[in-house]
Amino acid sequence: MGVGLTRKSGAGGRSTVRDVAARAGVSASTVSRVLGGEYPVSAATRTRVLRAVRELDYVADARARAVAGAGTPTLAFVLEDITGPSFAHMAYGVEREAARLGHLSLVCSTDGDVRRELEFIEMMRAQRAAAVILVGGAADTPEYRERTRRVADSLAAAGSRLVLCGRPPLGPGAPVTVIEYDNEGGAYALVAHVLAQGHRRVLFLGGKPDHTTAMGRQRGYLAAHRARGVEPDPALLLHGDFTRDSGHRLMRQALARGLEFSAVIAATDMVAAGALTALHEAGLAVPGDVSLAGYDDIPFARDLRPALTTVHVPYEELGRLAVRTALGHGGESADEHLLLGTHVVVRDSVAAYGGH
Amino acid sequence: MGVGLTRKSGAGGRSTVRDVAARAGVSASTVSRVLGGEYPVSAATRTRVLRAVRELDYVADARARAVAGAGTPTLAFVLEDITGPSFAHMAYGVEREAARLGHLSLVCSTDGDVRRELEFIEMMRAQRAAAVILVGGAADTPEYRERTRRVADSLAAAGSRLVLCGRPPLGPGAPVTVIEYDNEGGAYALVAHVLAQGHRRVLFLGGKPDHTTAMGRQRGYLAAHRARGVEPDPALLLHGDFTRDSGHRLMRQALARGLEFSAVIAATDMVAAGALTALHEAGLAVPGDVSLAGYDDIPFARDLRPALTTVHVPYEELGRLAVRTALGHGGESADEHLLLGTHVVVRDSVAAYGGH
DNA sequence: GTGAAAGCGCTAACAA
DNA sequence: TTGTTAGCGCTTTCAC
Repeated sequence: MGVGLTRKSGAGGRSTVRDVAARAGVSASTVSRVLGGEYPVSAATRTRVLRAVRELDYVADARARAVAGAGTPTLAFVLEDITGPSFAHMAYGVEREAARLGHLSLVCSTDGDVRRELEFIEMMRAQRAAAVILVGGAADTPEYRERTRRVADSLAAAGSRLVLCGRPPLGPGAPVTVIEYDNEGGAYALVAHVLAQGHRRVLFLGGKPDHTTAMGRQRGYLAAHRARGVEPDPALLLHGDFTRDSGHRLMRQALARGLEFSAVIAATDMVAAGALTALHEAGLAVPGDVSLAGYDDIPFARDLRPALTTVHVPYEELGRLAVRTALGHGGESADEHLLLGTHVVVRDSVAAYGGH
Repeated sequence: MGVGLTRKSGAGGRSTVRDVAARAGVSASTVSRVLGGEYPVSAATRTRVLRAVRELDYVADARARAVAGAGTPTLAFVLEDITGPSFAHMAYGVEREAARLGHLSLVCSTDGDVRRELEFIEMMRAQRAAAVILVGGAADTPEYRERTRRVADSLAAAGSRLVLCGRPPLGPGAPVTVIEYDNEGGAYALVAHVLAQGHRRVLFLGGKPDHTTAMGRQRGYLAAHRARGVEPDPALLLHGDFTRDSGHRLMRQALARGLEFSAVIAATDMVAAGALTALHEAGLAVPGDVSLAGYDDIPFARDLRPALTTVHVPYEELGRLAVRTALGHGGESADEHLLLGTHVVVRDSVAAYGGH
């Protein structure tokens, strides 16, 4: 039935340059040239080639192109969990900017698992990714710094680049680009605002004890207290993670434990949301009985009741900046360190201290 | 200074199999074999090779491996905007499951731009992606169906596969895998619940007029009315998008226009959040003056005040299922169509109709 | 303007 | 067990 002949004819798909060349009656190089665009080819041949391409529904294998030297550059980003609103916004910024700059984006969610992060980075080195962007904080231990520094070196040696987006530098000399926002400064301003309202016992619903972001915010909390001359009570520092459920759980525990406080600072807006519900469940009014503030200024924050006072962080811009900086200069770039500012957004969840 | 000799020695990076082979005193194939793992190599050589690999900090170029036949399989997913909570959860499911199955994930945010979606799919065909997953609804026009069907054919011919995740089928015979959740059914149940509370004029804050998800939900809204024998007032159908801001804006317009209603159904929880705030700003109590319900059951929904009655959708599972089904059977798979169920989650934002 | 040939970095079939 | 030889599918000199 002559089926054999049909193989490459119809919808095509698995066809190669050579198939196209044959069908157009030219050489493979010519096909490559008309597809490449940058090379003089007679109008007639071009037309024939293009027709063959269309008939075969041909697309050049990107991997082969890459090996041969052409090929779409790729960039990778790693985050703990794309599901968190602030992560999602950074991811959005990264992907959009990468696409704008003609790059493909590879993602990996690590769920906070360091091994996974490392494995993925190694894969990206194999992929010859132009840059690997680590999005969001991490547990800051000595081993972490050493490991990260090692991968930074590997990447740099391979002509790629490690970017820390929303994560602090590794120390001098590490070949990394870091784009951060000011966790400590934002928290400082926020807590100062709360303290200025007369609150003296403010609960801190923090993140994991080693987490860079969580710690930065906690440092700001502490510093604001000291600047005001009030000694923070260590019992008021609670640790969980950055989810809504963590905020809910922590707040319930604090209440159950009979902790005394007139205001609470949540490490993220998500945590604040959970805390707000727990407060509400306990019959406490916000901000009547207790004031509450978050961090991140996610879109949702203004829909909580009361609307949440929080710290605005330009997440999307952070992501965009990260790829722009990483891709801007080819490899030999100076080790950049950008610190983006944040500002507190006053809404309705913090009120003046009403006595106790 | 003998610097030339140092080039490939130190941190290495751009080294090739041949460099490693030379340093270990073996052939390239041997290096490939020890790295591949599946082939008998003497312990001694293996050690030497491994040492050379370490010293050179070598990783095989993944693109070259792919061309040669080995190589990490890749999968791609496309969505409108990773920033939307439900999208983010699907994306999370997709990425996690892909990684679990040993695949790399490429992402693209289209911002709803069809051209971008098409361009990206074409790139994925060039990348020889194992599957391309389209996440979330789309504007359902005849052109859309035709275009999508065409790319589905292209992909299929190339041994890849198109997956529609949260988007309806293209009609019979299209080589696609579709994993949907029941928009119409969920909305039907939700609206029936609201109607059962005695409400008769319920406002619908919908999405874009052609959008498959939005339309499915609207159909459910309409069907529930008819089933109850109440004729829905077309003036009560408003159109926007799925964001919080859209909900806020639409709700304000409805109020300004003096529309009469005692309940509102928002097409998504985000829309509901914005609507809630608009209602609040207008001095209306929920559910005292007007009842409100959302759709998606995002984590945040229970932190709104009142806690939002909504429809639960297993987004993460949807994403996981999408990749499992797509990857499960190699190409020649039957054209699958899975419809996941949803259920309404009754919380506090819908109350019985209190008269008018 | 076009083709032949060399090569990108890797793996696999074939010998030895 | 290991090396040699062919590719994989593409691009890019280098000739004509």
